[in-house]
Amino acid sequence: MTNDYPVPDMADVELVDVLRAVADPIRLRIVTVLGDGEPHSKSAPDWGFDVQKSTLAHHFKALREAGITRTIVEGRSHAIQLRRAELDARFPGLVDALTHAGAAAD
Amino acid sequence: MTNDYPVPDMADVELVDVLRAVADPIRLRIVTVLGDGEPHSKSAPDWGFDVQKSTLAHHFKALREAGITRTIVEGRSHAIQLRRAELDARFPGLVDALTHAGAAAD
DNA sequence: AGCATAGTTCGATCGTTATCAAACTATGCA
DNA sequence: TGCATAGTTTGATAACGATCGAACTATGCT
Repeated sequence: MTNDYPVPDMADVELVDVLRAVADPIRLRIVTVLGDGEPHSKSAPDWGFDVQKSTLAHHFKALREAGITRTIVEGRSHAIQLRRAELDARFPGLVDALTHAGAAAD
Repeated sequence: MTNDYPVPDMADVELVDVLRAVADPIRLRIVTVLGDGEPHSKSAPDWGFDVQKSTLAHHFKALREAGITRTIVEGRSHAIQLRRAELDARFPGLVDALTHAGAAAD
């Protein structure tokens, strides 16, 4: 019941696909917020972007399919979280560079 | 006569624009090659991509306008070079993350 | 001057994608 | 069971961007 929302195997994730995913203002801000490593609710109002919730859902999906995030389902509420350790192993330094060099490895 | 091809002030360069520029297979490979810091000829055959030279010129322009590269004109031949020091100062670790990742997935 | 070479720019095409609104699914609650 | 809530999916639209070929610009060479 938990863990629908499949993520790609990190070994299959290509750098250019990760870059395409974060090369969007909204998705880059999402990743920046996720830089703390914690799960964050997908609740649209919480994010405060000026887009509809369907658009936000589209961005969350893009990040997950690019291998950047995972989705955590708990009841009716979904949270999104960076796949930090895996990303750091596959693309050293990338997440740090994107999130403006905030420390906190895994 | 020399040094047309204007580049943006690095202070005005936004991360998301840099990411959009490198979020393309050809441009990412160009940046990887430019990672040595040296100027490289724009000569299409030298690069060996399977695109026309007009397409390659489009990619060079995209990189320059994103603030990633500069163009060096000498006679009839043009060279392209990473703005490495400026990029490293503005986006610490980014160029390293982009250029070191290719080694794993070849 | 005339011609070749190196690279750019232009105009068109075509695929991709960000966006919205509406319909849908799944869960929790009374 | 019925209803509200949280989020997703679908279908449509519109803008963007990668690509090509052809025309153009600038430089060097004879």
